[in-house]
Amino acid sequence: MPETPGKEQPRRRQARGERRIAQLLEAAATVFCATGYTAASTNAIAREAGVSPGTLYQFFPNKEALAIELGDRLMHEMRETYGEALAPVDPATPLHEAVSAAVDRFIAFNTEHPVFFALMHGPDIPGRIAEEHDALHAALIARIEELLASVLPDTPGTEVTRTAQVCLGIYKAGLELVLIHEGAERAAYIQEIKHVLIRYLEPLVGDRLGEIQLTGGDRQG
Amino acid sequence: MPETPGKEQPRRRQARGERRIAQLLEAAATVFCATGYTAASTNAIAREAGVSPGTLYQFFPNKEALAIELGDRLMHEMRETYGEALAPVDPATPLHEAVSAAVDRFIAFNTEHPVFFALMHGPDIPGRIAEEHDALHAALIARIEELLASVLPDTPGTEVTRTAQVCLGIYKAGLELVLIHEGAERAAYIQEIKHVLIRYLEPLVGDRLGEIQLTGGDRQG
Amino acid sequence: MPETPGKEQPRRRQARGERRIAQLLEAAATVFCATGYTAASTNAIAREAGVSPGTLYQFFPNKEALAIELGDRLMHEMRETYGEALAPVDPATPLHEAVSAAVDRFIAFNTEHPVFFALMHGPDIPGRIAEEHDALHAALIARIEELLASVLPDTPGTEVTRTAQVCLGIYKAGLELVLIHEGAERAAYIQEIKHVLIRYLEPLVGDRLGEIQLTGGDRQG
Amino acid sequence: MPETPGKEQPRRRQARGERRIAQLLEAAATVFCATGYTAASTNAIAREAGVSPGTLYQFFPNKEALAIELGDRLMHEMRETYGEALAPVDPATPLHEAVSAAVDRFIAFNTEHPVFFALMHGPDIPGRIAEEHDALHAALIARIEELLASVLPDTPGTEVTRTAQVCLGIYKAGLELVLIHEGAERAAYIQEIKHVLIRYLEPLVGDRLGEIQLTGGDRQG
DNA sequence: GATGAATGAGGATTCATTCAT
DNA sequence: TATGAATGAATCCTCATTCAT
Repeated sequence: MPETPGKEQPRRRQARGERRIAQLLEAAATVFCATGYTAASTNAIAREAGVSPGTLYQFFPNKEALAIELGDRLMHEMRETYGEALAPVDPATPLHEAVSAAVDRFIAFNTEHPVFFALMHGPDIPGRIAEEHDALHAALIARIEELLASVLPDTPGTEVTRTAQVCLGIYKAGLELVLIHEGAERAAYIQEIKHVLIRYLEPLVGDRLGEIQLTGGDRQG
Repeated sequence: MPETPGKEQPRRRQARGERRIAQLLEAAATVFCATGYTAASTNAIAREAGVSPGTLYQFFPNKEALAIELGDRLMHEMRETYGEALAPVDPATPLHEAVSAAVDRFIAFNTEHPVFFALMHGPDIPGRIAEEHDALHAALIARIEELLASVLPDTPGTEVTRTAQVCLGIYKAGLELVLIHEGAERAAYIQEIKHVLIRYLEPLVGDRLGEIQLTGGDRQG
Repeated sequence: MPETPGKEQPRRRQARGERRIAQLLEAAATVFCATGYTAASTNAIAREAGVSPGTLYQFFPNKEALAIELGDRLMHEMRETYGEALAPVDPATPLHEAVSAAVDRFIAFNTEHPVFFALMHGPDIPGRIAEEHDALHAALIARIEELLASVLPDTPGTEVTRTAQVCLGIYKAGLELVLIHEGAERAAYIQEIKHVLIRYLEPLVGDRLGEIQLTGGDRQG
Repeated sequence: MPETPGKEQPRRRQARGERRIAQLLEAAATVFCATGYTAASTNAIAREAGVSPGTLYQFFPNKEALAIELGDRLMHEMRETYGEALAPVDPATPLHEAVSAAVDRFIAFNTEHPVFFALMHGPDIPGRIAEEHDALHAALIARIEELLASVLPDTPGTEVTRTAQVCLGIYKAGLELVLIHEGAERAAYIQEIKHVLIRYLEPLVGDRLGEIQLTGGDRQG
């Protein structure tokens, strides 16, 4: 054991491997963003990571695995960064503040991790990955549902789910617009997302999150 | 019996050609829907059309051309079917009626032509096609801008454009949700799209389209 | 406790090395049996042996070397176990007894060492190994020739060789049948091998090994 | 129609394709013989056939398909050439004549089609092909069983099967020896195969095929 | 025009082997 | 020594596109 007796060097090799994995995932993120999942070639990813194709396959059994691991890590990081922050909402928070804060946080996350968007959107992403990212999607939906349910206790589950889906849809659509703009225009689009969400939710949840609506549902249009 | 030597030979040929082209585009639509643009193979399209790959290339120089022509035709048909119907809006129409009608019409169109959606969404659709479909997108945006401008004469162009982009984004996001559901649930999602749009637009354009808003927009959040 | 600094360090190392080598050869045997030589991967062998690929290459310069060493050891063990037992044949032994004993012994050996068969049979085993195993084959042939020669002193060498080749061929073909059956059926096939060999040899060597044939050769058919 | 007006040119293209297929199968046969199935690369086969890899895949979905089709064609040709000739055996035929004729015919066939042997032997030939060639093997066994059954009416089926397996095993082992020799030596080996088979079968079926044995088999050794 | 064969570069993946630690 | 990461050529196979008929 020629190791400096310290806290944690369980395995030096794994450290290198860990680094490679991160490197490869980063490269994959870059390439997926640039060309989409289907068009991304593993060789291109390896090249981007500065390693040989064989090395990629030492850590990932196939292209899918890269996308899946990428998704998992994103999910994890998202939970780490924003997850807990989102969960508890002071019922006294004004709706627009809550929405604004949530949107800002997600936009920040997505701006830092553009793959997230790329992976979430593939219409030609094959089966297993789609499922995997459905999981990601489902997790987000669940989170939103939770929040909604806490302020809409009398609304049936299907309706809450639907509202959550719509919110996420709005967010994703808005995100696309945000990502293709810069500077002031981007800021303006962020504002718009907030407006859309607030105006959509206000009739349902009231001005303050605490003011629970009585009717709960589709009472307009 | 190769050809009765007469005047209208070219006509006949063109007629046959037109049929072939339609056939091929239909096949392309089917395959694009099933697998997305990138994963769609020209051989698969030819097979789906019941012709040989060589025949496909007699009419389209490459895969892109299929997608582009498909987009053009969809645009054209859309204009034919709904274009003019959309243009003139009676200023007295209640907002929710106008929105409801527009959404219903587009949903109907997209339900009948699912490729539209498929082509509009590809994150891995290469450059030139993306541009082409930006054109499609741009045309839609222009139309919405027109409508908005007619009821928001004092609003600056950039703002109108932004609002139009947001509306289209909301619609596309909603469409995705609509297409993955059936029956009553689908209907419910259609309702939701309408709600979102109406609530988003109401503060801007007023209850009736004629009632021009004074505040002019983004003064909230 | 890296090493007690003493005299027999090399010994110990060698001992460890020997163990490793045995381990690796055993793993190779397993994998060769399971997938054949060509399809066997060195990484799979290393994994089977519970070591890293690098370790494998510390002891064997390449895949071939594994097969060759494996062959050598099998040969050696065969000689150890049955070699001397086979050599001296009491001329008074009835043919069928001699054959029966020999077949039983070989079957036992091959049942215990199925690689033997696997290595001997590869039609896609590349050159050098083939040669190597030709050596193995040749050794067996030599042994059989010896035996035959001792009872067929007047038969020309080529004929003896031919007879030996035929015997070995019969045995190998029979072995294949034996190995794919179990229990009583296997026993029956072993019987059959014996019948074939005895009936084939009887006209050549006589009922008793001592009764030397006069003509020696092809006096039938 | 620049065709010599003849009997049957249903499709010219198919003719070219047919030729290509034959060409590819021939090339596959050559390469399989040279390197065995596993080590044979489709690119090598294509090269041998003088076409590009893509062309190979226009006609065969994968490497397996080549081997399977090859096997089927061999089986077919074998049936065509020798099948019927083998079936009816005059009970008066002396055993050695029947065996001699059969062996000669098979040797001729295998000499002309060495792949047959190559395909029949792979210990590392993957699943589906193995099954396919088991079929080939089974067909041969069935044929031999038929013949044996006609002269051994009182022998139980399992025994007949066993005898057939042994005969085929002997033949295959002998074939190997035959194929690696030339000229007089080859002829001598062919003689040996005949001897082995005749001596093996004589106690079972009698001198003449018609003389059914009473003892019924394995009463020796 | 139509056909289907032909092409060959490119993509995912494997594997014998080497190398830094 | 042992490890496991690294390599890169080679494999099977696909597909947009072209060509002879």
